[in-house]
Amino acid sequence: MFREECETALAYALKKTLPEIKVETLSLSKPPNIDFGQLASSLCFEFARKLNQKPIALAEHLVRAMRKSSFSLIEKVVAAGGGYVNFHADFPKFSALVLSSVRQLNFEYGFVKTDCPVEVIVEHTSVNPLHPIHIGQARNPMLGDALARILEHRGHAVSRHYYIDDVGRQSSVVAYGYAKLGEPQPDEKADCFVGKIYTITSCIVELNRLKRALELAKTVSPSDDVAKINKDLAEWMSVAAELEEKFPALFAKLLAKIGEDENPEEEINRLNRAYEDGEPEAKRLIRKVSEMCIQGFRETQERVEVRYDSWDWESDFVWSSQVSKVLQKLQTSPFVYTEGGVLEFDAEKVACTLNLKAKLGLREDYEVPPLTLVRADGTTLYTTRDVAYTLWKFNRADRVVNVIGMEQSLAQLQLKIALYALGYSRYADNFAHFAYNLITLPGYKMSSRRGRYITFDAVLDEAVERAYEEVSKRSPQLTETEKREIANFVGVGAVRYALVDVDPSKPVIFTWDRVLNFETNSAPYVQYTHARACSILRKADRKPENADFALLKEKLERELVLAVASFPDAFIEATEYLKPNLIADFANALADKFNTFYNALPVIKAEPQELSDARIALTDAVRIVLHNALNLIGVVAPEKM
RNA sequence: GGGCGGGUAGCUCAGUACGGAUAGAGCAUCACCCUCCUAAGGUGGGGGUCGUGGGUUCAAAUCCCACCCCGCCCGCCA
Repeated sequence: MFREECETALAYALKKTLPEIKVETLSLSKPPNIDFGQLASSLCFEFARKLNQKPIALAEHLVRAMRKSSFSLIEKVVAAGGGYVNFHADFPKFSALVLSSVRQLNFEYGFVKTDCPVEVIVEHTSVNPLHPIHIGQARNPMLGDALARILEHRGHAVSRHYYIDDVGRQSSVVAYGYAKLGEPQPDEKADCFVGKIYTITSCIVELNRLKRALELAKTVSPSDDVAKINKDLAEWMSVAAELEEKFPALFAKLLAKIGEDENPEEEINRLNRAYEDGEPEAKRLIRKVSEMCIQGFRETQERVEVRYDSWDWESDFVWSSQVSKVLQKLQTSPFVYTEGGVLEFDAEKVACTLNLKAKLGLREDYEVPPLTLVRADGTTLYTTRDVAYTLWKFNRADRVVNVIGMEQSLAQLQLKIALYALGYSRYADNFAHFAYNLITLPGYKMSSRRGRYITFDAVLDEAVERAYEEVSKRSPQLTETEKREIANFVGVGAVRYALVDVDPSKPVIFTWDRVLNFETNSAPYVQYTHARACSILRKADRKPENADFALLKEKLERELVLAVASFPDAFIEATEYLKPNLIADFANALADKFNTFYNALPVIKAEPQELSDARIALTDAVRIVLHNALNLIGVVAPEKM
C-alpha cells in the first residue's frame, strides 16, 4: 500500500517535470537506514547525466513537483544523499494499519496466498534403507520439510514424498548379510541394527572381492593394477579392523557365515536380479530388511516432527512395468542407442535437437554426458527408474521439487532432459532439483559404507541433553517435566534451525558447537524472545484497547513496526525463490530488534497508558510474527522456557 | 581436461537473482548493564585488499572477462 502510494507519487512528479523521459519500472528500494525513510528511489542518478543536471538538483525538483495533498500514508518526501528521493511514512497511520492487520490475521499473518495455487510434490530425505540417517543427510529433511511448509502456506497443495530406494545393489548386500545371520529380531533401534549389518557385510564382501581380484591381477595385469588393488585392500582392511573392534560378535558371526560362500558377490548380484524380477523370496527378504530400517527412520522423523504423505517404493515402479514402459517409449525416440550390449541415452543430442541448452542454463559448447539406461545383464539403473517415478509424480501434481544433494546434479539434469525427450516439456519445465551441499566432518567425509558417520539421533540426543543442562541452570524453579519438555523443543529446534539457517549451496563442516548454539542466531534465541514476549503479554493481562500509535516515536519502535510489516515480503521471497534460510534470518533479525527494544523501553509500565497499550500491541505483533516464522521452519514457539 | 557450487572480520555466516547511501550479524576478546516486563538478554570497544587481476558504470561484494584456491560431478553406483 505504502509502496503503491510512493510509486504513484513518483510517477506523477516525473510526468509533470520530465514528460520527455519514459521509465518502465520505478524500482523503489529499502534504504539502509530508517533515517532515510522507508522507501527510496535512485533514479535521479540515472537521468542526471542524460539531462546534464546534478542528481540532487533533479531529486529536489521532483520532490517539489509532488502533490502533497494526495498523500495518505506518506508523511513527507525528501531529496537526500546526493540524489536519492526518500519517502517517509506517516508512522501513526502506518503503525496502526500494520499492527491491527497482524492482530486480525494472527497466525495467518504474512502468509500471502499465491494467485495460482498448484499441486506440488516435494520429495525429500529419501535416505536409502541401509543404515540410520546420519547428520550429513539430516540437512535434507530439514530443508525439505521447511520448503513443504513454506509452499503450503503460500496456498499450494503440497504432498511430501519419501522415495525408498530399495532396488540398488546395496539393498541386496544388507539383505544378504541379514539372511546369513538367520534373520534375527533387532535388539536395538532397528535402523542402527540394519546399519551395522550393512557396513560389516559390505566390508567383508569388498575384501573378498579385492582378494580375488588381486589373485587374478597378479597373473595377467600390469603392476599398476596390482598396486591399485593393494591400496584398496589396505584401506578396507583398516575399515574391517575398526568394525571388528566396535562390534566383535556381529563381525565374527558375519565373517564366518559369509565365508561359507564361494563367491558372495555373485550371490548378491543374483539376489539383486531376483529382486528386480520380483521373485517372491527375494521380495520377502529385501522388503523385510527395508521395512525394518524404515521403522527406525520413522522414529527419528517423529522426534523432529517431519512426516510424509507418501512412501514410494522404487521397486514398485520396476515390478509394475512402469520402468519398462518408459524404456520402450524412450527407445522409439531418436535419442537412444545400444553400445556394447547396454542401452544409452544421448542427452546431448536431445539438448541440441530441442535447443535446450540456453533454457537449462548450460553453455552451448558444453556436452551433456550420455546416461546409461540398462546394464548388460538387463537390470536398470537408478536414474532410469527415477524417470518412471517422475512421470508418476506428474500424474499427481503440477510441480515437482526434489530435495537432493548437489552431487546428483548431473543425474537430475539428465532426468530432466529425458522428460523433454519423451515429449513432456511441461513436466520438465515444472521439475526442480533443489540442490544442497554436503555436510562433512572435520578431516574426513562421512561414509555409510565404511560405517563412519554421526547419526542424526546422536546429534538430537546431545542437543536435547545440552538443552536440559541449560534449562536446569537457567530456570531451576521449573518442574522436571517442564524442563524435559523445554529441553526437547529447544534441542530439536536448535538442530533444525542450524541446518536450515545456512545457504544450502554452502558446504558445511559439522562441529558440535554449530548445532548446539543456544545464543544469538539460533532457534533457542528466537524461542526465548518469543517466550519473553508472551511473558510480557501475560503480565500485562489486558487488551491494548487504548493504544495511541502516534506515541510510538522511538526509532526502535519504528524499526520494529517496519520489521513486522516486512514479514509478508520476506515470506513471498522465500517461497518464490525456494529459500527457507531467509525465514530463519528474518526471525533472528526480528528477535534482535525486539530484544533491543525490550532492554531499552518499558512496556507494561510505560506512561501514559495509551503508550503502554501501543507497546503491548507491538509486542503482540512481534510474538505473532515470530510464531509464524518459526512455524515455517518447523521450530516450536514456546510460551515459556 | 570439462562442467557445477563455494571463496566476505581470527572463526562461523548474512548481503550477490534485481548494481546504489558508512559491507552487516554471531562466536571469540575487552569494558559495562538485573531494587526494573524471562540475563538463553542488552550496551560499547577493537577487528575487512569482499580470492587475484582487468573491464563496464555517475556508482561494483553484486554485472562481464581471465586466472588462483577448496569441494562435488563427468560409473553397466545411488
